[in-house]
Amino acid sequence: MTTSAETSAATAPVGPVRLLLADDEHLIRGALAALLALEDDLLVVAEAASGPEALAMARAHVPDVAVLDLQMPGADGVKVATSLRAELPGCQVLIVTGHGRPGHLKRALEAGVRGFVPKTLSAQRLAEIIRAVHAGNRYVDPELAADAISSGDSPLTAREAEVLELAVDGAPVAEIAERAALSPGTVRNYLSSAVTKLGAENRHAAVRLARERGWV
Amino acid sequence: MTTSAETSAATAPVGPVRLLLADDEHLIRGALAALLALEDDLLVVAEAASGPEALAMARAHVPDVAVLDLQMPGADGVKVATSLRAELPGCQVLIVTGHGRPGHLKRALEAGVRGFVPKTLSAQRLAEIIRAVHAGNRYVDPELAADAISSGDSPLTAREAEVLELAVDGAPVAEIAERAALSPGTVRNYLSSAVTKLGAENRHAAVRLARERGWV
DNA sequence: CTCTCGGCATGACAAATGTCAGACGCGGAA
DNA sequence: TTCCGCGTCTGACATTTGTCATGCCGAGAG
Repeated sequence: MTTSAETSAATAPVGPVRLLLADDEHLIRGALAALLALEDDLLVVAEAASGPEALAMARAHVPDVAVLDLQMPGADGVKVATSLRAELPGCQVLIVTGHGRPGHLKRALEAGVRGFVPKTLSAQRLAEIIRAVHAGNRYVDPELAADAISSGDSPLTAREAEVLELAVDGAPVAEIAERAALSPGTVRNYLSSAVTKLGAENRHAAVRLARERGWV
Repeated sequence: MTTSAETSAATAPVGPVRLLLADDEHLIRGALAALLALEDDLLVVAEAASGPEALAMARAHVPDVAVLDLQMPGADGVKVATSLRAELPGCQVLIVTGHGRPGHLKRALEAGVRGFVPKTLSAQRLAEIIRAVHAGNRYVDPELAADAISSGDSPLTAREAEVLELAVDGAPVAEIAERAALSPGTVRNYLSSAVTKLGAENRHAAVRLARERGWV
């Protein structure tokens, strides 16, 4: 918020890019901070170890770019991104993930995330991507994008997904029925339908498949 | 600290500690290498992104300490440690892990691993622990140790564990029976027994519990 | 040696699950 | 408007799964 030239054009940086780093693994976060600090146009202004903490830090320091791990205690990267989008529209979000499951990418993009990359990336590349995101561009890792496209959209209806989600911890049908306020027969029917659509052997295998593809 | 003493005694370092770093996440590995390089008594001589690669690098460079991620493609940290123990007895192994499950710690110690720590650790502490391990001491993260002790040993018999393992992907009993060369009735009996011992609702919940505790 | 205990193995029965045919309401196409 | 397709919901029926009582065998105690 300084002079006139603050259009979203990518041409000339007017100052260091202010970064928020959030990852629950201190070792990784610290190492990453040290490495990004070597780039003289990047500046780490805040670090966080959980979803809520990331949000609080963002409010306090108003970073230009938030680099968020996908899996964090409290609230995952996508949830944080959603809140951030509403509270700090000027802050771009970049998600890094260890083992990216296809569905997450879709959710992330819907939440307004500008970048999505795996951790199998050099720090050099990460720095470049941070600059690109700050400049207003998007970047999605090609391999993750290919996975997401090949796995496609969820074929499950809302109820099917809901019931499948209640089945994740191996609960019996009666309990699912009660928690979903449905007849046990109906629950069986939805589960059966979901199992068929996913081409699974039974509902437990279906749960596994749906989780792998990020559909629950 | 320079004179004659080149025995394997733990007292005085005679030169930089030569490190092998193995982690499938390039970003983390690179950042870690950079950070450890700041310590002038530590020297990263090799890096690897998978289990087999770690083994090959170890043979080629003969490091003093191998810092291995627990989850890697090809072969996990414990398997690599086992091979290393046999081939390079002089090389101490330190395992780092993101989400440590109790059973892994036990397996690791049985494989001759000297250190076991989570990634929620500062680089400073990691460097200290690397030195301790190199000096011949052991170090196990207190919290992980507590988890391992509280969860205790597996109460499952060999067959029970075997059958439970075949049930991980939700296969029907008939298939498990065929793969284990048992009668379907026997398979049900083992599963039932395992479910009871683990205090689970059904076998799928039992599989989940056993995996969480590292018993399968 | 004999007894007892624990792991291995099996089949019968009860309970939970998967499958099926069908009813209702809603929104788009004919 | 009328019809058709789709999602929602239900109960009846066949299959699969969980539980139980029981037998066999080897190891260690008495």
